[in-house]
Amino acid sequence: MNGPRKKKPHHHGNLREALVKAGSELLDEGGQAALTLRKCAARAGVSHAAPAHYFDGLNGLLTAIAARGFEVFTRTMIEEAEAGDAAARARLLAICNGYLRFARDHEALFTLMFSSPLLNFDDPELERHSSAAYRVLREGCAPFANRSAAPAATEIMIWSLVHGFAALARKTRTKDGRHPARDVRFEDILPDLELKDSE
Amino acid sequence: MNGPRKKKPHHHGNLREALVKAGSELLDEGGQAALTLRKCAARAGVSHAAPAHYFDGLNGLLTAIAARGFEVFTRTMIEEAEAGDAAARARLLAICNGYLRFARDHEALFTLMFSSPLLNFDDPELERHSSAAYRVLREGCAPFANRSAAPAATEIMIWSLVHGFAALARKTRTKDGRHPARDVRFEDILPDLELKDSE
DNA sequence: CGTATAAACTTGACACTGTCAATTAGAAAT
DNA sequence: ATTTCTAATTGACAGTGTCAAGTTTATACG
Repeated sequence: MNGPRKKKPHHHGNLREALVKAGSELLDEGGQAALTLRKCAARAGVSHAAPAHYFDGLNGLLTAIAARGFEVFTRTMIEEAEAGDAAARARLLAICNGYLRFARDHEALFTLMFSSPLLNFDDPELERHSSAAYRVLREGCAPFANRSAAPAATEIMIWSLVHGFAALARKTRTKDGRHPARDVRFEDILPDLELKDSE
Repeated sequence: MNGPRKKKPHHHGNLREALVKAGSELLDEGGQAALTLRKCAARAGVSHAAPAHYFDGLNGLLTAIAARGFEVFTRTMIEEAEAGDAAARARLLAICNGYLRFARDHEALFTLMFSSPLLNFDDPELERHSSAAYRVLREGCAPFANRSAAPAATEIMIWSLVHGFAALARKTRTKDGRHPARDVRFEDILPDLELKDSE
């Protein structure tokens, strides 16, 4: 009854992963409108009802895609952080630039991850990967002191700033310059932060 | 052939408005999932194809609903601004609190307005009302100087901050306190801003 | 007043979506 | 080799947006 169970299920080596991958690709290629359960299944080479065996309906599939998105998101931020200067402010800026790069390169996925009411936030996998992403930002903020009462004020501030900037940058792309965020780089709006005394 | 044309069309006094209103209500009551062209028409008391005479498909209806949303959004910010202190910083804070109140009170509508890929941003009505909303924020930022190269840096910064905070506040509502934004008020993360010299 | 005309709205069909129950194919175990 | 269980398919269902055709209603004109 027990033993190695996940060896060769049926057709695929790993259909679950194939479905998540197919979904991410569809999202990158054609935006939200292109991502459907059925197209996803078709791209993975299975029938339209196959995903039901791995995910709790569409919401479950979207949740898994978002979770995978947070993995890449986290990697992108770490990548930028490790490529640049190790000084506290430079490092935080690099993390934010990773944040913004991911938002720019994966618009639809980013929207799914942060603005979709369809995700199941109780899913432990999603919770794990989104927490990991947040932790990168938090650690980038750790060297800085905050003069506010709440201990998390600094990371909330930075998170708000970079997330809002990502959202704004998307809108401004279309207009003739009414919302001139193209002239403003993120480092222009990152406020001065005082370092913690000790440590 | 000409003359007063928009008096009493057919059944309704003003079906277009009734549809927009019905859509906003559906959005407030049941979220994105509850807003459907057909449900919208049903609530307005017309057949499922009636909206096509007033809007360019679903996207057109959503765009009109979003435009109306920006109207209320603008009013909410102005309301808060005029109710409180007229000092520059207090006024800006009030505007931001209006921003956040609207986001909190109309979650689904807010998401539609700022995160939906279905809106037609070339629509002049949407453009007009969203610009008006942005103008309120811009005027709230006007008294402050910015030490950055770009003249719009301050308003971009504030916009990013408040918009990101609104998005974050939504997420944290569900969890057990992992992202402790509940302990942080917006005024805790609003940085010091120096006033302009003259004027 | 009676008829033409145009607008407002309805009806019906279409392809597509997510979901579910029933069924078949395929691998593993006895 | 037969049983058993899982993986996946098939087919149906209600609901969606959209489009073409038809029907109702109000207005314009003789």
